[in-house]
Amino acid sequence: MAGQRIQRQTGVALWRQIADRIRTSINHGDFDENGMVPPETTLALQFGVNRHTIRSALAALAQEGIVRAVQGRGTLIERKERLSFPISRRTRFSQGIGDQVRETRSMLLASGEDVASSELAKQLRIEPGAPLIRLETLGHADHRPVSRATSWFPADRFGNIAEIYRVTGSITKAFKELGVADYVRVVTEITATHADEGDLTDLQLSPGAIVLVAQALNADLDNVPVQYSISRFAADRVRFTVEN
Amino acid sequence: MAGQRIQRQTGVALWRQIADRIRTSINHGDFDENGMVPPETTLALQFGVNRHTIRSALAALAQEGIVRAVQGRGTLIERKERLSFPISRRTRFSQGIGDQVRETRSMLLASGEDVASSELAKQLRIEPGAPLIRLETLGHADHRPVSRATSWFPADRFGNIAEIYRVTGSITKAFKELGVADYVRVVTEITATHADEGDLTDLQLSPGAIVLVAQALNADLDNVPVQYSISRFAADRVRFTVEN
DNA sequence: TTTAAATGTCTATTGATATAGACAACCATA
DNA sequence: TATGGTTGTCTATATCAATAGACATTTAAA
Repeated sequence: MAGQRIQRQTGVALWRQIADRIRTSINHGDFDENGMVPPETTLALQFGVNRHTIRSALAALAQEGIVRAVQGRGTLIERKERLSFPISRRTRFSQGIGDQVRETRSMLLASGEDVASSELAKQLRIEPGAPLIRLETLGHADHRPVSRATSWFPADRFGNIAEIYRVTGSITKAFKELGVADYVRVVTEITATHADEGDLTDLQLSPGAIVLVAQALNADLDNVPVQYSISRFAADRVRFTVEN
Repeated sequence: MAGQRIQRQTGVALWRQIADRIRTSINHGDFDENGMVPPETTLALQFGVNRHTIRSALAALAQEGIVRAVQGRGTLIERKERLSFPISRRTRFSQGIGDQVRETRSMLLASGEDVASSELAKQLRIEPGAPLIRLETLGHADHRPVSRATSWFPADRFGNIAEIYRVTGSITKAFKELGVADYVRVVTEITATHADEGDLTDLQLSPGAIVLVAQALNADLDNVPVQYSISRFAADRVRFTVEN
């Protein structure tokens, strides 16, 4: 980690830029030898800023629960995590990361009915205007929110999927009850953008944070589309893995 | 686009948050009817900020070449684009987006020799400390930079790949000359982060911008690793597509 | 027990960010 | 040509962000 330069007068405060970099370094395992962040004076030298600016950055990370400062000793790393999400034909939320965390949980934020827009209709291979069930869900791993998804299902086949999901907390189980024994991922589109207001609240992010956006189409074993979803992940908590 | 709330005192200036949102809206096609951004006073009302703050946001977008303000008329949308990169066993830079743009070009920024770190050695299935060739390349589409990559190749097989790449401008062609008739993508890891200093200059981004990071392993048809690369894409110019 | 090294707290100052208001300059159109 | 709507420019003020320095407090090790 050589001399890192920081951008000034860009609308992003130095302390926030530095906080982002330190968080990345922690997730990358740069300070794993002693489990501590370098002293404030050292960081101030490395980043070329005042020690108070470093303190602001560390205070923000402490607020997130990533580090904890102990007077006289130093600043300890409390938590580091970046979950790895495999993206394959068998992509599912909980199974993919099940071996990386102690506990996963999905909760239903909202549900309702939509009519298929031209875009949704094309993806799900149904008529525009056809009725759809919309589920908005929040995925947790070890009690921390990691993903926020909106899914659409053709209403004719999955009219009461919201009810079943509310009980089981699992798309896979809901599909099974509705006669879809298995399903596979057809295509996934991945983009990245800044967190919007919903991301900030649901995923507990701070403004300027990044979300990875995955738009996915699932189909049953007869290759009939059953689910189109747009999932938003806190970028500093996850990594997508594509196995070919 | 209902009343959008903006976060204050978070280390990210209001004008930058607003610029990011307007850029997203433009890419999403929200203002496609008349090709213009709403008037400054309207935006000021929508975001609940002063008109001068909106002007700072629009000035930043004008600097990026995304909008152009015309006194007396309004603020015109100059450009919106997001290239789609397919990620599959046959992922290549130019072929994937060839039908989306008129011209693609790759140029060599730098090359050199490295010794394999433990991480690189594991990926390429060679001994740690073994010699590697490092290529740093910049990918353009229609004269705009979109990706910035660092690749490593085992030096014993590909000792003079830099020379050949410099002439041909293509990894695929360089591999062919060195006896690798074909190669496939084994795995791709995708993350997102804030642009660093190199991204800002090479990809012509402004601070706070997002880069999609793809770490990829390519192997020849005998499944022997031939290339490990870390590519950084301007997130507002590309989209990854995973076909399963 | 002393000392060095680390975080915690305080004051003061400068520059960037945001608000507020007023008016000029320009464009399209009635 | 007159008018309404839009961007451009200016002044003034308040708050946030960053620097600078000094010193207190705590911890671990000499």
